[in-house]
Amino acid sequence: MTQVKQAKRTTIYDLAELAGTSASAVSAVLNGNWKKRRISAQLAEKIIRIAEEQGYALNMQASLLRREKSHIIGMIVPKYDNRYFGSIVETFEDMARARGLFPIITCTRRDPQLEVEAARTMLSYQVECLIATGATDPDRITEMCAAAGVRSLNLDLPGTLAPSVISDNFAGARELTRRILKNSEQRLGKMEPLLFIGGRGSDHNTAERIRGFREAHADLGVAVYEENILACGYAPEKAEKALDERALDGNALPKGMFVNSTISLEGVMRWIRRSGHLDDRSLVLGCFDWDPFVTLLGNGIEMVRQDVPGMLTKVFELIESGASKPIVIQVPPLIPQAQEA
Amino acid sequence: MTQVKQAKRTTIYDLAELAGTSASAVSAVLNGNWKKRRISAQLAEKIIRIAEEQGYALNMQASLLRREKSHIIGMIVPKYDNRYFGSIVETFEDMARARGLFPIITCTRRDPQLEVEAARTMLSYQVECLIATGATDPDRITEMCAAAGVRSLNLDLPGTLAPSVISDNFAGARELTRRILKNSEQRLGKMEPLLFIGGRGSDHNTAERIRGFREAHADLGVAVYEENILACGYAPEKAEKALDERALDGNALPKGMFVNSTISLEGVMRWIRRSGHLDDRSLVLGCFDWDPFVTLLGNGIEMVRQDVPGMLTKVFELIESGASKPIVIQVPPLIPQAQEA
DNA sequence: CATGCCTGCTCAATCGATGAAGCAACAATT
DNA sequence: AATTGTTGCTTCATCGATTGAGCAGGCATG
Repeated sequence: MTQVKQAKRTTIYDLAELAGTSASAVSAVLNGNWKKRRISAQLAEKIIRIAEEQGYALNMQASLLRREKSHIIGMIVPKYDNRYFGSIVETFEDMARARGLFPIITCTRRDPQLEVEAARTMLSYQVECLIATGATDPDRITEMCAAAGVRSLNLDLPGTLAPSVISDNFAGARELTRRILKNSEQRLGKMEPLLFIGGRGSDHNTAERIRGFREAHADLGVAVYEENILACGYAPEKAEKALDERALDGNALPKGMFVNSTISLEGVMRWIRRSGHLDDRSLVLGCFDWDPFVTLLGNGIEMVRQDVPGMLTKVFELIESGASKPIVIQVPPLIPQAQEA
Repeated sequence: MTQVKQAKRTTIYDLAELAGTSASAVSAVLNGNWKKRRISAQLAEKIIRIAEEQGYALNMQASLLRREKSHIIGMIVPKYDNRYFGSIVETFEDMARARGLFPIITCTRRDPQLEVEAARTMLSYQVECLIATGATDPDRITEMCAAAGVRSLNLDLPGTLAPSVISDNFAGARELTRRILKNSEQRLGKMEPLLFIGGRGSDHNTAERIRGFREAHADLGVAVYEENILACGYAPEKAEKALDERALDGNALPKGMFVNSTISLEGVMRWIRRSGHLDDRSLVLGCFDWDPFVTLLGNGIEMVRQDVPGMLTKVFELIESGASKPIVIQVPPLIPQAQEA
């Protein structure tokens, strides 16, 4: 490093020398418990003044090494490319800070290997608690944390070994499906079986949403065709490809679709454009997740907005209660009124 | 805490005892330089096996305290609510990890007070370098870092004390404006002065974009009306309010608009909807920033996509070169072809 | 004036990992 | 036989902050 400037950072020993006192007095004053340590207000003031003059910044590594609790809380998150996870991260930071915790967040791109590495790194940084958001293998992370005596929680996708906070995917999907069917009745004059697209068949949320999807069809007396359930993954390209393939099928494509994330919706919308299905208002869509621009797309797309503040409130309640038994808390999502085109 | 489990975490001393050796041998083996320290392969293997059995995780705080370099790199970012910052954060994490650095990121909501606190906290965590993204007062942060002997860089918004990497806002805005004017000529049969909306008049990027906006008008021989320049802030509501107020003005509203961010575009689109301007295809829009759903909005909205990988590549080049002089590096943004409605 | 108590500090051990210095055992060289 | 070198470890100081224990001086009480 071509670092010239100030080679060494100011420590409490430097401040002690400048103030003509001991390092322990400086420490006591700067971490606020100088009253307990019976330091005079006069000395405290002097030390604080000198610390400010020198631009002193605590060495957290040293401080944490000595203290029993780190006050660090970690979160791993799959992506930052949609409003749902963006909002989770922003709300999490906010709520953590409000509780005097230092949040560290890392993005693991739905890659199991990266998840494990990230968890190990966070444990090295002595996190007190680790939130695994949308993890592909949450139980693996819980095990790693347990081995280090660290609490862990699952968010968005549930695990079997730690408490989990998730959306009520079943109820949300059922209501969303119901609305799409009602809309198609209203706009197309009849209720026809819908297409389900996006997500991973293996993940709990997708499975629950498909269950809600089926239930709503049953409630309204509409059949469900298995070839219309396309859990093709999350990426936009995968949705496009799945629709292309489904279109080659002999059966006509449904006019109503349940899209399992905004990311998949991107692919669906591109496909609709490409295949010329957009201009006529014949398509009736719903999306499990919310994005402000989707509202503006103008096709009266129904959306489910997951209750991020509600979910994170539950997460912090669990943390504060010290719970570690594997329960699954389901938070009802919000289903705003769709804007007609 | 109701923590029962494993009260203490495994340390190298525990491992040393189990292996019947010394802590320094364990340390040498686990951090990989046991060849240099002349530890036998036999002992190394034994220690590694025991460490794995015990699920040992390094105490980073202790390790960092001892080492000279932390390998931690910090970034502060204003929001996670749009694709631009989401992509910055994701790319940053990736590139940092690829270089053996540990990224920590925190969101400061365009709040100067929070920015300063976040910077101080990051300094406490011994970051080697701090990237201030879209900071409201980047120079303040540079000063704090300099006082601690820590490198800092500005991203997205430039400062005067540290190197800055930003988009070429002038050229981007000029080209975007040119395209909007051309589109309006094509669609409406004539080129009329555009409206500029969004951003803060006080920030460098907005000022440069307004300069590009004016220049493009001048290039094409179109006048610019001052009452059409509305640097009303970034929030969607602010854009809506500004348009409401502008509409009360005697002068007719322009049919072409340059919108200064996707967040502002949200407000603009809502306003267009509300005021009934959307159904006729009379509006010609452009947006400085990119979002996949905006493409799908179907009004042939032109967009500028800032070159995030390009900008971050420059950032890491600057870090690696050790540069600390206040230069401003401008990265040309990408302007994809707009999809016609 | 001896004793206890309070005030306002300082001393020194400690957290866990690291690495320079040192040391014992043995082999190789002169 | 004496010296030098090599191998394979251990010992111990150190990073900076924290905190229990201790200590000097002043004051009050019996």
